[in-house]
Amino acid sequence: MKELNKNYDPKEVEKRIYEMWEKGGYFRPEVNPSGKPYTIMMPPPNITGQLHIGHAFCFTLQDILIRYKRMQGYATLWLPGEDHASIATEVKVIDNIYQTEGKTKLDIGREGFMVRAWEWANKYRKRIAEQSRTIGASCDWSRERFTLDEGCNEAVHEAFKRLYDKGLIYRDSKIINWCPSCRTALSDAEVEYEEQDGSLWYIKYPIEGTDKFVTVATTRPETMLGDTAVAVNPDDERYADIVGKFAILPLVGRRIPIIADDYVDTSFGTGCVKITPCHDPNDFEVGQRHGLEQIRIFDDEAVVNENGGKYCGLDRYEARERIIRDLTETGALEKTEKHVHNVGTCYRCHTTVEPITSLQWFVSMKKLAEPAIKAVEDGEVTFVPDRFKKIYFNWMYNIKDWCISRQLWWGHRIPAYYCDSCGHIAVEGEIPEKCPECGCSSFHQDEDVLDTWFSSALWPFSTLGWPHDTEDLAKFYPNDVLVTGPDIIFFWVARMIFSGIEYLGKPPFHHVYINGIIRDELGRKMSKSLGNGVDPIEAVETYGADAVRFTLVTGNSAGNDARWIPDKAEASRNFCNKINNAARFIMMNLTDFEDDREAAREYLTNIDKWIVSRANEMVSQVTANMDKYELGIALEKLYNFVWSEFCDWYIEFTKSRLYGDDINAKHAAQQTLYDVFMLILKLLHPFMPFITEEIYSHLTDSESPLIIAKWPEYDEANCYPAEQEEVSEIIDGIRGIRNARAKMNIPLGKKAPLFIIPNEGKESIYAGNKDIFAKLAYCSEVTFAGKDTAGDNALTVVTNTAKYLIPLDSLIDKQKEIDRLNKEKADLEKKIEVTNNKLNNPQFISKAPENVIAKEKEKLASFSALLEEVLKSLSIYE
RNA sequence: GGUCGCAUAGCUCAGCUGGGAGAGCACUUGCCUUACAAGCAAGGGGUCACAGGUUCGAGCCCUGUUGCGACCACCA
Repeated sequence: MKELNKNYDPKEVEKRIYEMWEKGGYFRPEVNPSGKPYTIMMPPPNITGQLHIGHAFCFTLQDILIRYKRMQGYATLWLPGEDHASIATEVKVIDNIYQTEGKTKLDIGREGFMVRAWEWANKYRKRIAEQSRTIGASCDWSRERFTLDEGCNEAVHEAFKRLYDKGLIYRDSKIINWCPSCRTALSDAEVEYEEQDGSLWYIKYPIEGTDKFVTVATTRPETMLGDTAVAVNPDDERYADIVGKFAILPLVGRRIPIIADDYVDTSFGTGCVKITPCHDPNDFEVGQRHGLEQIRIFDDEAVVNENGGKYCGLDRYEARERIIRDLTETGALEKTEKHVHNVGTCYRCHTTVEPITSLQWFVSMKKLAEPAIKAVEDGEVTFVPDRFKKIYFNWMYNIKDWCISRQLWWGHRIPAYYCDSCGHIAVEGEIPEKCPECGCSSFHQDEDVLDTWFSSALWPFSTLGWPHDTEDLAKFYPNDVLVTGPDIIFFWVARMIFSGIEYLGKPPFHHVYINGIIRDELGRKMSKSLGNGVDPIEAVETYGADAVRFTLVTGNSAGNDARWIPDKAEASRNFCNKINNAARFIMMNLTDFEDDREAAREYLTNIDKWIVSRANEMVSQVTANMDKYELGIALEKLYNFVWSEFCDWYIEFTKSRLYGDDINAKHAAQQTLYDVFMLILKLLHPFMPFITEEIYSHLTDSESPLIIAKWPEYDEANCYPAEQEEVSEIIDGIRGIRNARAKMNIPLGKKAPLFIIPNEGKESIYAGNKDIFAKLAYCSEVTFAGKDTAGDNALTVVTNTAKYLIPLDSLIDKQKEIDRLNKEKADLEKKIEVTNNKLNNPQFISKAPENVIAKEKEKLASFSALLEEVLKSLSIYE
């Protein structure tokens, strides 16, 4: 056995261990060839940058699950990859080109851009993969994928064609969200609303043929250039007489109809709404219903176009200012009110989006959503925690058609080809040879690319080889669990579910585990602007990967946010050190150890059986918690077991035997230390893979690493309830003695003899454990005394199964001891009173379940017995 | 406007199907006891936000209130 350092050094260990795992192929499902498949698809990080602590958190959770299942013998596949993140990456790459070459996207052209974008992608993909390794992610790198690789491209083409052929993808001119900065269409999900202070302007529109006005209220006066109607509510008597008449648009002079539509809210503003079908989604619908003219007044940069007359060439905000000025001058502006409203912004650059009518590709959602809703309703797909399904339902019930075309270059180019002579649209994987309509052979491909989420939606199966019938697809689809954040339930989770059902007939996974977000120490969201982000790689360097993982997982449950607190990371690191030192202790004392459980069996003490039994309980509890995705609870139980029970008690208990002359007793202790510690390493391994693997390699001669060790199972033979009871009595006794000594201010160095007087029939609990008391209760010598032996002037401690006397004649302060016993007496009397009240309550006796009543009775008996002993001791002093 | 979540020790949070309030950090006291001072032992500290209700019994279930947070929708 090699030696371990006194302080655990993760830096020295982690890289070496990870390489051993990866090179050994242990992350591949093939290590468990006969196992049932268990699959997790890694949510692919965007290649826009590096991993943040949120990724580390999400990956840690997945790694825990996958390692756990791997140890259980499953053929586990955790497939890693990265996302090309169409719009986000394009923004970054353009920025980078401008910074380094001083050129714009148009300067370098599509081809030049693509070369640079791929360079970017390859660089960041590599970095992300390296960072994933740093935190110990045991994913199968031989199957690593990229959402823009050839396989994904093929899947995208197939998916697009299938939906197109079914009529579920169509091209239409509709109102969409337009980002004037990214110069592309966005889907509804890609718009983030921000509350902004604005104004509500009241503008007078003259009514044709009268000297009257109709006053409309608007937050966006500049859009009046595109007004093609004024609308009022049909039930609004105030305006009944003007419906059907025409208004004259101020500044423009256009004659527009006054129409009636239910959409108008009579209580807001004046009850009259200007209708701009090309630049407002609601107005667009009103326009559709009434067959209104569409006048688009902004170009792709939200600059007023030729339809804006004299305002042409002005940016939308300049146009607003000018128009307000002009309206004021002409007296058409009635008043202005302050108004707070929500403004849609681009989720990537936060520019205010401009609703614009534009020709785009859409996915028709209603039909696709139905079975996807049903899958969650029927429990085929469950959310952990359950409440997140409401967010999913809310989105799915109100689903709108999905705008999937983006006016970008970085992404899957839309597989639609237009015939140059007749305009026929062919949706194919490749450029068609001949137009089926006109026979022409000249085609051009659609210039646009697809929404990045269109390819992400196929991730659970495109990664497995779909649309081909591969072995992996047959084996690993559907996946088992998806681990992801709540922010992408719409973007991604919902779209994967309907896509999986549509293309493969089955939902893509059984469970969706939602992880919360990691906040900073003050509870704030981490953000670039605040500069409060925690770099997981730096954290790993400071504390070690296991400690970082431990920090992220403990005290957290599914769906809840957590804070990154350096103190907590330090405590986690200390735990690693504790494990390290427990290992050192065991190794130091196992130099002459021979692994022979049978030989040890007959020499096991109640102390050994206690820890074996407790460890066995840990197995069943931790397994149960893991199966319920209660990872934080499982880990916390292990922490307490390892630190308090195994280290603080059991290791201390073994010392007298390990250092003693009785070879059999020593071996029993060694064997138990070894067995229980090995079990601890296994149970901890999914959470803290590096340190457990490292220590395991020191403790075993086995060729195979811990990573593929078998997950422990509950073993009836290791269940010793009686011994558990016995040892908890011993611990009570030792605690009682330590406590009493501390209260009497007796220094630890002052050792005194101890008399143990076990209750009748309880002698066996204490029989073999004299030395334990000597060491842990700081005694010079331990004597078993008869029932009647009572020392005068002794410190007295009473437990359920024994009485302890420590004669301290010269040291003890009589009055102090009397006070201490009196306090104990009072405590017991209070407990007895409370218990008595319960038992004397006829309601309780008649309605509470038997086991609860029995427990209360037991309590009463033991309190009474203890009180009796305390009184006896007190009487000696009186 | 709708939906959801949170409120437990000084701080950060656990608390699974209702049955004697927990952890880590911080704090107090004593210890360099040959695994570990990144440690050991002992200890102090909580009307479980508030008000009702159900129950033999409520941190946990129900109703309401207050405060904080998230998401969705949106009235121009």
